[in-house]
Amino acid sequence: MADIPTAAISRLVTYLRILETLEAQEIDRTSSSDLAERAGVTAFQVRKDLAYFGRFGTRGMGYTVPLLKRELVRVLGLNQTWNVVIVGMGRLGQAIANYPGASDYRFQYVGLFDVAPELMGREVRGLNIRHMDTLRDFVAAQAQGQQRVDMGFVAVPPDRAQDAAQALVDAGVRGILNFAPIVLQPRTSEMSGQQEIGDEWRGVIVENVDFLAGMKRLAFYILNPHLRVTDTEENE
Amino acid sequence: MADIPTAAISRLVTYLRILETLEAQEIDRTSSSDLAERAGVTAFQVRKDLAYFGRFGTRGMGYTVPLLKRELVRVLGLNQTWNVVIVGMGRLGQAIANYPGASDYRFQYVGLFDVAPELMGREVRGLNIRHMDTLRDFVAAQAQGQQRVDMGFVAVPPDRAQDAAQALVDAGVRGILNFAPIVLQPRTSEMSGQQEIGDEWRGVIVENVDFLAGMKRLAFYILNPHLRVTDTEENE
DNA sequence: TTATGTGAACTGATTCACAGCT
DNA sequence: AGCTGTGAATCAGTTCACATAA
Repeated sequence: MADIPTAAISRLVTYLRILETLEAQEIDRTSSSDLAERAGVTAFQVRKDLAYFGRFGTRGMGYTVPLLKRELVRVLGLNQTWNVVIVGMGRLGQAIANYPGASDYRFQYVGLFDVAPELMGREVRGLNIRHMDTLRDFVAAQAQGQQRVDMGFVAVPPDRAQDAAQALVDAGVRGILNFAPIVLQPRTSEMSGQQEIGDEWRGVIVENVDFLAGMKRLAFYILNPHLRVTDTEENE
Repeated sequence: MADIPTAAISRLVTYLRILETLEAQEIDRTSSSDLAERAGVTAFQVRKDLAYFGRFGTRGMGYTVPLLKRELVRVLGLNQTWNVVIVGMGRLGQAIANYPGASDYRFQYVGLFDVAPELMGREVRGLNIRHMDTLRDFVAAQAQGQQRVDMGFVAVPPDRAQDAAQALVDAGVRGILNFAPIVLQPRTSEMSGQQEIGDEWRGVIVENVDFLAGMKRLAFYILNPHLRVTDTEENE
């Protein structure tokens, strides 16, 4: 199971979403070409992507929706619980915390953090907003109680994002979903005088969700539509 | 100017963000290796990406921050005004409308739409929320007054997203930024009896911003860290 | 001497053709 | 007969080496 294109993982997530929709419509069987059409890719691509992880279909028949769904859930690690803290509970953080669908697949928000005095103690989704200074202790206490914090979401203003991410890494999270429009630097910020105080970013995964960047890419492609192949879905 | 990798466009947006930061810090000169380090890519990559659009540096010297910034702004089309409507003014839509940084570079929200009665007329960022049914007329009226609506943001629940996108396309926008966790189908929804009533999606650009997908990719990479090269930034 | 700009080499992802089951 | 699974071929994107200019 080595050497899988990162784009393939994005597509698996898409296939999973499609399978959920099919299941909701009580459609029981599908095929690589059906999935391909719904995902906006080729049927070859679907089969190749699935083949990285196993053999989930039946030749001549196609795929069974609940079975393939279960397999993708397993492959993506969505059959286990993921404990999440959100750093930054302004409008964006609150929108994220309340967005439906996150609680599918055992993603659980266990802590909400900010620095604004007016937000302290305020309740969102049944959780009280806490101060950033208490993040480290909170994560340690969770770990003690078998509630390891797996991921942190960074939803603070851009100029605070690097520090927020560093705080999450110091606290021991294994992954960061970064909503700020900056590239997080995976190095310990040099303190005055000293250089490199322990490289704690080793192994921490960062994923970015940057809507301002999306907006700018969109502007570019509207001006240069020929550079975007407006996917006239070829299916084999 | 043909055949530019889409990944290169994403990186250009990143370089631009970095140049803004440098300019704010009154740093006047940079280099491909400096940009590379800050962007988390190689210096080769930076030079190649820039080379798709022109020659912006001085050999032996590097790049002048304000000059390179101005060029990237031009390349990305951010020196012109982009009029935007948002469809879906729940928590997510409101967070987007209020997010600072969108008003950099002449992105202007000109209309906000929803269907919920309790939101009608409510003011967000100086604009009143209107009913979806008035979208088409609104866009037409804007076009009359030289205020063409260029993009629509889709921030409605997943099951409403396809219809919302179709409404935007019917109204005549040229690009869609889709926040819903589904793949928009670029086809006219077949009305009962008829098939294909005018393919109006031709040329409409779609960009996706899907935080649930990001969350799921993050889960996968936390479980399979070896598949992510944790970018130990090699700079030549 | 330094750092850009770029053709050529390479690497990796996608596409293809078809063998293999049902 | 039909659709999956997969090695081989193709294609695209990235890396490299170096010629070029300041």
